[in-house]
Amino acid sequence: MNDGPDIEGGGNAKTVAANQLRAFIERVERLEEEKKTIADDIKEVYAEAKGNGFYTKAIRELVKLRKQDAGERAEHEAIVELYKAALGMA
Amino acid sequence: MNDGPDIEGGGNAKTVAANQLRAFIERVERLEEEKKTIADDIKEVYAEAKGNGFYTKAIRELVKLRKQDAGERAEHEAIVELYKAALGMA
Amino acid sequence: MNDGPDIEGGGNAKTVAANQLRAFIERVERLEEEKKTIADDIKEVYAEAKGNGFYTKAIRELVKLRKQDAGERAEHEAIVELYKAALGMA
Amino acid sequence: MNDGPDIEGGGNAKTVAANQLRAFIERVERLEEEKKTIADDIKEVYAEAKGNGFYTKAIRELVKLRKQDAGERAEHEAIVELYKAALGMA
DNA sequence: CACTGGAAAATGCCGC
DNA sequence: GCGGCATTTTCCAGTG
Repeated sequence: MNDGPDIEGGGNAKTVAANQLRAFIERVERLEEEKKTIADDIKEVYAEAKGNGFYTKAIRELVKLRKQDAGERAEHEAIVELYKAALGMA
Repeated sequence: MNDGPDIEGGGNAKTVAANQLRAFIERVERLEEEKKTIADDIKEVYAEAKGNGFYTKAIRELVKLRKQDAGERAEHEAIVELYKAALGMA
Repeated sequence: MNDGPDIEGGGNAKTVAANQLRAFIERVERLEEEKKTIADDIKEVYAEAKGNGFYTKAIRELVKLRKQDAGERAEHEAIVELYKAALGMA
Repeated sequence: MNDGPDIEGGGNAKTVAANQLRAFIERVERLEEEKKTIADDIKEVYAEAKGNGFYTKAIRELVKLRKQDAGERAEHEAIVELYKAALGMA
């Protein structure tokens, strides 16, 4: 029923697998903590901007636009090719 | 413990709430079925296009681009205002 | 055997392909509109349920459960329990 | 009292605001990059677990469970069970 | 048939 | 406190 890593196998394979599982989970949890810390930092920046009289929503939009624009040039260059492909002119 | 709609309340309120709950769920299920039907129709269209020699991925991309462009003009017209707002020039 | 819709042919094959492409795209767009309408209907149902005091998160869960096949649900649960045991989680 | 960062003031207040705006945006962008790095690390951990034969979906579920407060988990479960009972679902 | 990428759903956040 | 929105996570089809 289980082709996983021998958690229910005989011997001490079970223990090994359990330890491994625990290790994976703890690594994930550690990383998620770090991620949350950074997310909080971002919130602080926005709060600070707001405290300086900036309109937060607009700043968020600008950040988003700049992110889009980054990937967009490459995409726009690809559009001509895209149309050709769509028309079967590959 | 529960400020929901009297499912555990005395009298026949329980029955009423259960019927109501069932009704909501069935409405959702019915709608999800319809939605799935349409999703399948969309897949069929793509399959047909593919059968006609078109490059499906490109068509998907074009559909997406057209959708973006729709909302985008309004947005671009709003950007100047946005920058002003971001600079506190509201 | 057919690498694209009539590109190689002379005459207005390209125009034909473009028209066909447009037709496919429009069919998809029409269907996606319908799909969105239904998605909105579903949201409305949940909103109405909420307005009647129900806990929508639980309703969503029930809808999902009812959709799942009993067998796969059991199997999934078995694995989770197995891992829990490995971690010493009651 | 201060509706925006020094717009009303004479001189180069506008430039100051623009610089400040740029600074906020760059701080956010820097942090979002870091956040993405960590998110990628998390994906890697799951990939590695998978490579070791683990069922990642179950691991994700465990991580979520461990994060949840026991009390709210119980409450949520209680409501789901209540609704199940109302629907006659074993 | 496992993997990647993209759509759909769910969660959480922000502003009102 | 709630509704709407954006992000995140989950799921699934398509692909090699």
